[in-house]
Amino acid sequence: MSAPEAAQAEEAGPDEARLSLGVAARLSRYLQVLTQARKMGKETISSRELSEYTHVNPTQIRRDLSGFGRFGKRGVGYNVDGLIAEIRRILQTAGQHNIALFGAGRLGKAIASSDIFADHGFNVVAVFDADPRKVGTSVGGHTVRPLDELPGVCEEDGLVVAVLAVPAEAAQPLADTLVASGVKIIFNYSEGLLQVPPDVTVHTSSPAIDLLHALYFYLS
Amino acid sequence: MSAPEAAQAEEAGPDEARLSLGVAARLSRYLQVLTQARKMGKETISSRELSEYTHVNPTQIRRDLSGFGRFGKRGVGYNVDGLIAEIRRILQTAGQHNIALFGAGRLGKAIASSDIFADHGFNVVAVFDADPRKVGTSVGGHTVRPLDELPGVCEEDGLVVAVLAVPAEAAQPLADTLVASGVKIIFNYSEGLLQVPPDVTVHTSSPAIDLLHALYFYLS
DNA sequence: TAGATTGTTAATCGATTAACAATC
DNA sequence: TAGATTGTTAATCGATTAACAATC
Repeated sequence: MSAPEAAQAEEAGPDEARLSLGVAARLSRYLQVLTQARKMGKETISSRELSEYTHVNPTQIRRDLSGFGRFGKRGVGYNVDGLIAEIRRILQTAGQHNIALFGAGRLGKAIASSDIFADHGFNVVAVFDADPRKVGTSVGGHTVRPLDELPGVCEEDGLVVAVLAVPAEAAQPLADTLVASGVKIIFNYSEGLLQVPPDVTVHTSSPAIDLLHALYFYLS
Repeated sequence: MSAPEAAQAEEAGPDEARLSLGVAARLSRYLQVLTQARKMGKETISSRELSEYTHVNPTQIRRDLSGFGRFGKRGVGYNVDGLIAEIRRILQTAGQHNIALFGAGRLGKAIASSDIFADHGFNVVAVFDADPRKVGTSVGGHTVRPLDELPGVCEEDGLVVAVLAVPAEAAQPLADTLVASGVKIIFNYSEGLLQVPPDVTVHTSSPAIDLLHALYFYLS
């Protein structure tokens, strides 16, 4: 089997539309390690090194990456800066996503004042709270707004992602309001189950459930 | 194909040792929905109903459950209370896991004062902080302790799980101390990458990364 | 009984990885 | 050049699901 046809080059560029959750999860981990590696002054990194930190099989790392382009140099490895940029691009994070935070309580404050969303290309455009006593106070550099300013913010900033850090009983009514305002992804930190139309995605995150997962890794 | 042999009954009970991460994740979601269903007074639930809330294929739900026993009644569905108990047992949560929380800052307080760990069978036995000004204050019903009380707590309570809600720069030194004290699972809420021996599991959780995942669901 | 729903088989599908040629 | 490491193929493995008999 030599290479009689170059027809294969015809393939029109890798299509980035269909990204499985597994791939997305692993790319995020690579990005996390790469960011650290850059801080440590590393300029180049091999799939074997990435594997040591992420515990992902090196072949799989190469396969994950090669699906989107040829980012590495054989015999050398991957350029750290270049790979960070590529993964960011793949993750569509390059074009900064605007998000709004709901709830200026303890968890809301913790989220607002951390760098993590910013580090991954998310831009917090507004913080809302239903409590009039919290409105007007400052959280993570944002002035807390009342909920009735929501429609304006949605329109102006094309907001599709909302992060909910509110009490369980407040979650469903708020979700209804968000859906009505055109929000398509709700990232739910409350314990309440949310009922939304099929075109809206709810991602419920719970430290306890995450911990359960971690426990399985350990127990199995 | 009638049923000439009952030899099949020989199979010696389903072995619960090897629980894939996917199954564990789904079981947690079923548990979450079941808990809500119970609050709403529901006594029985079908795989189809569970599917509506979790968006998991009903066949898969039945398959996930049937791997551990026959919990349902044909034509009727699953008993809510019974299934909650079974899943808890499967998740090994029945035998309350002891966990310790490190860091009494904003995130630490949010975690300590929520019910979510308790709801899933986790028992916070102690809260630690390196800051002498925080030691002695009360967080979520626990008196914050100094780090040098850690060895005692580990021995007394057989602690294997630690939840880290500390600044990135404090994470690695603390992790070293924890490893030395016999902790086997570190649930890392800080952004720092942790280097630990192979027998210790680190689970790094980041709202931003979780959000990225949610975004994929939406984009794909 | 008739309708509903489980438990399970068998087929499909996708994800993982070993192996190796390409090449820096 | 020799050694290292990527990119990719082909085989393996496990997870998902359609279909249906069992049975409440």
